[in-house]
Amino acid sequence: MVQKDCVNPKIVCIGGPTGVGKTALAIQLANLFDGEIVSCDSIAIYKHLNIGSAKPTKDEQQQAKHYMIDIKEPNEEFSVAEYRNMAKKIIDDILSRGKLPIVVGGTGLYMKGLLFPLDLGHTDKSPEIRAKYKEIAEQKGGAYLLEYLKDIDPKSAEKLHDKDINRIIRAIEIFELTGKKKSDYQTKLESEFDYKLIFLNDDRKKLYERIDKRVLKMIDLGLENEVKELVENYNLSRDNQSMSGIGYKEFFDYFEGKIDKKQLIEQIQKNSRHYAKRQITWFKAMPNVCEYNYKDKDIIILDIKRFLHN
RNA sequence: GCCUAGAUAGCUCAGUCGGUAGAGCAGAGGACUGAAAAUCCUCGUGUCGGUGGUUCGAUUCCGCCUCUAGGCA
Repeated sequence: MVQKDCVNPKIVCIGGPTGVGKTALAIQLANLFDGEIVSCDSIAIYKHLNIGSAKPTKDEQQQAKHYMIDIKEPNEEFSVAEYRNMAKKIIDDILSRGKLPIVVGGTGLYMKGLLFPLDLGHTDKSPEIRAKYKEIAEQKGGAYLLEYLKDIDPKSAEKLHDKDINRIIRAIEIFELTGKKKSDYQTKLESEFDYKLIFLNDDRKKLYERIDKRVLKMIDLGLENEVKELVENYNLSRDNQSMSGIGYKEFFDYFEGKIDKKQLIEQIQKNSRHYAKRQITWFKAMPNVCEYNYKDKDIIILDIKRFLHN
């Protein structure tokens, strides 16, 4: 670990809850340190999901080079592994040109997957397997599925709750596709990068107020129209991965007349707040994080200087 | 002014045939490796509106008061 630190390429990462100001900081840092920005956001990868994903605007994207934005059609699927593979290549390229990669975004899993490779032969998903076991779960319950997993992979089963259907199914899926247990795969917490991970945070109450306001602003900017056009042009439903995003999925109930506009807005605000909380939990737990208040830009810049010259 | 129904956790409410109370939401903490803006776990003491009475004991029954909603004048 110690002997590797001086060899690994240096990158800067910025994570934190939605609405805390990651984008603005990233652009500032890119200009200061001759950097290029690699987005780490599971929704901003989709084309035409602009307002609801709080994607950097065209203007912002011109102030610094951005990657991993608008790389998928709204009806396509995506995964951590795909993110890792693509982002890794881009980072290598940025480094080869002597510039600083700045990875920015709120999708904690993607960032962890990038920093700590899951390279042990994990397998792609299988829609058939997922559909099959989802049905079993619906009919016989999650406890039954978990029992089944216990037989083939007791170690993984032990860690899971019987209601965590998605993870139970994934563990079964790995076994069926590879013949190996999920618990046999281990995640190395050794990064191939010498990274500086900035966790941007703010006082919870202020953050929530800002999030609520930002949702209102998205509505003003025409979010409803954005979603309507997406649904029409790509024939999307709530089952599409892109439509699982906050600020999108809530519209289906609204379009179907189940909730009114006020309820719609409250739902989006509530889900955004919950999400922010989960993000905070995630980044807090990342190895070697440095937490900063979003206002402390001077300190952040100083620390990055120190990190780069080290 | 009269009648009726309420007043219990930040909010909406349940409940105690009289032994000081519990759900949902909000909120907090956590997990997480090919769906992750997904999925999931844990966490509930509050003068039970005020006051007097009955009682060993009242948030629960009775009286009065205050407030709120609806109805009648």
